[in-house]
Amino acid sequence: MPLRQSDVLRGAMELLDEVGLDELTTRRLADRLGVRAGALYWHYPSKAALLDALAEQIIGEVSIEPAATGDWADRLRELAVRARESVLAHRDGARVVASFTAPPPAAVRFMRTLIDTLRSAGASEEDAAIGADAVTSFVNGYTLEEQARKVGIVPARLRDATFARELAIVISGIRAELLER
Amino acid sequence: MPLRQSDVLRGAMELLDEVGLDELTTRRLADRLGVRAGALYWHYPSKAALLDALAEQIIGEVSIEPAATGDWADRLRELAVRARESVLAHRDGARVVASFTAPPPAAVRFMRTLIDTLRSAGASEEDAAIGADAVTSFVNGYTLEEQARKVGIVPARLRDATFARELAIVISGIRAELLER
DNA sequence: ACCTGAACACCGTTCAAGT
DNA sequence: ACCTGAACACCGTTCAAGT
Repeated sequence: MPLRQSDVLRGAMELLDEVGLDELTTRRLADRLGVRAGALYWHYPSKAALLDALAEQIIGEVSIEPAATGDWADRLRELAVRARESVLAHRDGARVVASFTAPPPAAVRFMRTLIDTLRSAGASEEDAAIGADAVTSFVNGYTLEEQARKVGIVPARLRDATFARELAIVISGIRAELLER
Repeated sequence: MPLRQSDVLRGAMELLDEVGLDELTTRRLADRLGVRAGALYWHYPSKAALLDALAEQIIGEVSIEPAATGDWADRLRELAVRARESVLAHRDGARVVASFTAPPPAAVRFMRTLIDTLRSAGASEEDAAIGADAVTSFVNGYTLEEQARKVGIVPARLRDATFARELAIVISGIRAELLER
């Protein structure tokens, strides 16, 4: 029975987790799916489009449900923690997410949730966008560095604790710069 | 007269600026230098090593002299602004810097300068390391996103202003979380 | 609708041999 | 010391042709 696009995407994600982004080639993916490399181009127009789909999938795994609870700072922290977890759940996840060209729907939705959280705390739409962008820039930068260099060297618990402390800095700064003035 | 390693590095940087990271191949670089691709391997053991050298060069362009002036917050802000400028000065600079494996000397020196700045404000070595890491994670995440998607779409002045506002958030957070407790 | 077979225009890297 | 020539083992992508 023929491949569906979802089969190609799932195979690509499994291959990514097994061998990493640099070894994720169309030919190896085709082998794993039991087809020739050219067949993939019936399902996706290019390898870049397939990588975009992987990024969308990874960001889509950020659980927005159940909704984070507590005050705005608790909810923002919880969303950032979940974003990092989703990215770390896949080998080279941060690089894949950083490589998409147009922001996929899941990224837009996640950003919207961050912005809404800050709006509920009283921030203007513009300020909320600034705060949300600061959080995502930090999370992306941290996880990228983390996956590139620290995984396997620095123990996970220490990396978690360091992330928590640095995230607290960003949230504290949002409070001071965007909400108390 | 034969190539020196510095010629290869300079040629690679020029080619990077002209065509970007994805088109920076050993064969194109060799063409530009008037040699065959294999000749590059006498100067660098691998393309990855050459990219590491490019990253080192880009980070090395962060001007630590003249020393930033003002209080610790002014100096931290100035260093972050310079880091972003050095990365933005090269096409795909953020991706090149994000791709190195072992932190090159210039990265270590820059991080040390950030840490010293926070130590001078009274932070412990551990707290200063946390604050410095938060700043670099944010700057890297911001510039990576910026170069990947915003350059050419969002005007430079707006990107500068947004960076400044988000950086102010991080610095304000460092003040609250690391220095006033 | 979905895939094969085969090609095209590339890659990074190695290494004996040249000068 | 520095480079060529030539190869090896790959890439992503296209497309006529098959079923």
